[in-house]
Amino acid sequence: MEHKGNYNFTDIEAKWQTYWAEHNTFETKDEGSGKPKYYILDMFPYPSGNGLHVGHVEGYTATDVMARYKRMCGFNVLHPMGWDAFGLPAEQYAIKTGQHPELTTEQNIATFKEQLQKIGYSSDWSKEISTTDPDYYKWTQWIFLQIYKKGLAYESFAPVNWCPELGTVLANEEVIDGRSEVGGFPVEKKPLRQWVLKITEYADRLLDDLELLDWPESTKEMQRNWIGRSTGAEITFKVDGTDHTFDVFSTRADTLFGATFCVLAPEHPLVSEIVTLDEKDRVEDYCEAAKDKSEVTRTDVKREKTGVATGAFAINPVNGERLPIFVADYVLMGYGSGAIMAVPGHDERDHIFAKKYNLPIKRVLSPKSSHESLISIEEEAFLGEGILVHSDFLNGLEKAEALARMHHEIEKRGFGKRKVNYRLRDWIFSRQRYWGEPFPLAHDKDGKVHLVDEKDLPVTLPEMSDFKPSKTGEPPLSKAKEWCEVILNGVQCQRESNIMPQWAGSCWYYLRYIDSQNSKEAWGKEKERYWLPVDLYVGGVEHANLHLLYARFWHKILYDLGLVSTKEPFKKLIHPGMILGPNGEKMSKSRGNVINPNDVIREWGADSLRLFEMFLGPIDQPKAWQTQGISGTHRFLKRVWRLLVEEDGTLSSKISHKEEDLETKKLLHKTIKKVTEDTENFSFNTAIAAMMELLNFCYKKESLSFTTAKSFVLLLAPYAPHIAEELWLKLGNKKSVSDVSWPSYEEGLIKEKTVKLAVMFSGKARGTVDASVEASQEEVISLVSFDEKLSKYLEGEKPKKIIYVPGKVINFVI
RNA sequence: GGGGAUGUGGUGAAAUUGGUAGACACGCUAGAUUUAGGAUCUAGUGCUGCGAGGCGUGGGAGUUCAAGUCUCCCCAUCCCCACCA
Repeated sequence: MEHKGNYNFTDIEAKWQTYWAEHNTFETKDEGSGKPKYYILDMFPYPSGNGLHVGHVEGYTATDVMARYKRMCGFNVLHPMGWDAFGLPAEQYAIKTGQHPELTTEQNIATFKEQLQKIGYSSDWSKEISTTDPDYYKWTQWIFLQIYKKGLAYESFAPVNWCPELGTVLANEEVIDGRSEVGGFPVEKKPLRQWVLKITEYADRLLDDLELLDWPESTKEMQRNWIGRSTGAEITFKVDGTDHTFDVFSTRADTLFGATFCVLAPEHPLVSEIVTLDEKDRVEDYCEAAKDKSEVTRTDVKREKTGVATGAFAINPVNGERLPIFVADYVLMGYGSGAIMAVPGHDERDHIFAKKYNLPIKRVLSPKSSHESLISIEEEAFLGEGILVHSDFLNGLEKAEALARMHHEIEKRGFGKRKVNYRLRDWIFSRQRYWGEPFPLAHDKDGKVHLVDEKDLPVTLPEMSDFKPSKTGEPPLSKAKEWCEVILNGVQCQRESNIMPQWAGSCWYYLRYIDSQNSKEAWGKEKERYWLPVDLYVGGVEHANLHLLYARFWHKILYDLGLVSTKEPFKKLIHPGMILGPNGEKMSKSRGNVINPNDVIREWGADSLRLFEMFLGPIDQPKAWQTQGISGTHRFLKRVWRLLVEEDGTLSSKISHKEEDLETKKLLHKTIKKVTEDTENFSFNTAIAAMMELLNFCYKKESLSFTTAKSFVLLLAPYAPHIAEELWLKLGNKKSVSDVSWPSYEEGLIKEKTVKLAVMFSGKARGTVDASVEASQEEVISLVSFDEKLSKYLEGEKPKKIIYVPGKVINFVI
């Protein structure tokens, strides 16, 4: 490493990492310290076998810069780390290699932890947790019991998302375009007994309380869309000649007069009840075929619409018309009531279906523009705004009035009611895998649920050699016969053999950190009141509709139970933009563009890596790794070193106790202000640029004051902590730089009295004059007229108008 | 189809309330120096032109003394959701 000059980052970094560990430098004192608290949280990693990647380093460096900065600013900072260690990859790896997931998890955690320490992550490791630790998941199970007792967990036998490849059921949030989020395997609908949490009961609050959060607007919008609140009406239709009725949900009750048929989803329970003898075979075949279709084909928007008539008719409650009832798979059982009133005149899907099966199409909205009224309703559905026609009491009304009137009429006549519908489904909370939290409950022979007593928690995972998932949906734990047998409340029971999903442990981990050693309760109330909410949460946007929604949901339940004191868990949220490979593509093994932080640290050092990742661009933007770029931040650190340290390792002779000259002093104070504000605003790239400017300036000077040198090192400390500690020591200080106060600046030194004032002629910039910020317009005009270059623009011209903005610009309009 | 974001040199990017576009860095060019290194230092580097100058923030209009920034229209890329009734 000699060729890199005498800045020996390898030794320096190792030295200070050891120092911090031995001195418990980052130990967090609890409440009562008198300092304001600041809780900085990273989304804890899944400890995969690949170790940390540069994407992790980005987020963790950002929080670490903040943690170190806030400590120096006098905050009591909590900056913990732990492991979201339950989950599929460990289990899949275990099945492949025969190693128990507990073992691989342990090894991976050790690797991750070592890597985090190598990047200089300033965590209080005494707070470390792992979701797989029985002392941790004991409380995950305990929270589940509270949720169950509150009536928010229930068993469902409805069709669920079954992934044969993974051998487990998945939540809606884990299915993307009919495929599993993990692995991308096809997903089918299959009826299986499942535990479900009533997240829909919290839909409104999850939606409304987004207002309270300092989160990226796009993330809030994603959650709003995912919750998908829509207001409309539920309208009840009678089946002609029977006592059967069915409800449809519609946001466009104003078009009820335009309904010409109804459609039931193939899974709708009424289908088999109302189908006529003539149509029975065809309908049964159709429903059977729909069942076989995987979610991938079923939800394909571009697929041709198909359906069959049931032979039955519904009565339109508003005018008594007979409407044929169809079964078609473009109607989904999972949304609304699984039945629709079809208005082909004003709905594109219904229109396509009506054309295909020769069903009547009625116009009930008359377009306002003459252009649109030329298009026949037979040709295409009219989707725009219009005036109601052929609609009895609604005729002549606009949409909003018509809707209100119809809603009123529906309720008055008693064939329906106003209704709010959500796209959000209840959360399917059980998985047919091994490596997860067992449920703390069992069933007796009559299927009645018995809870495990709280004092008997945790229900630990049984040791098993064969924990492969089955093709049938039978959970692996059911093979642990002895474990399954249990007596609860004196009754012989079978333990629940499903496990909780991967997300369970991460729903409350931020609460455990504050009191991770507590064996009596999940967390102490005092500690909760002191530390919550999390002030800054940093992690990937991919969790917008998963972890970030689930954790908010659990938090609200805990709030209702009086177990936490805040409505929301995470006050401010930041998503680090993904770091792409040097070719601008997502880093992946198959693309061969993965950058390993270990290699980078070995070659350039952790400080260079930290600085580089923060300098690459705005924290929330995606950015491509620049293989050459790291030499820039490395060079900067080397220059910092050479500025302050002689080649023999002693303090540079340039540094003296002399009073600093005014120009340097001014720049120093400007830099302190800039770095302070930019760090506060997470604008790390520009903060680093400001430090570079100050360095470049000092580097050319013959001498430097102790004050300037010290302030500079302090500014650098959150970003490049190892070199900062070493330089701080060389500057004759005893304490760790982490225990020193952040430098302050004097506004008076920052305000410039004279500036380079821009001179414009008719809006074109032609040059500058040095003018006082207090100079009058006359003074500035005279400065311009005495300027050799600028005066010529004024010759022979009389400006029509002069705009003068002191300290900024003077513009002569000619 | 719906929602969101982004678009500035060869590259990553800067730019208070509209006020000299390109800070800082990478790369490149020339030179210096040397213990020949992915070292260091100096100068230069938006495009175009010998030059004065002209042109420049995805494209087009507009507001303004002045627009990367404000308004309208269009284009491209990325992300999320999607037969959602």
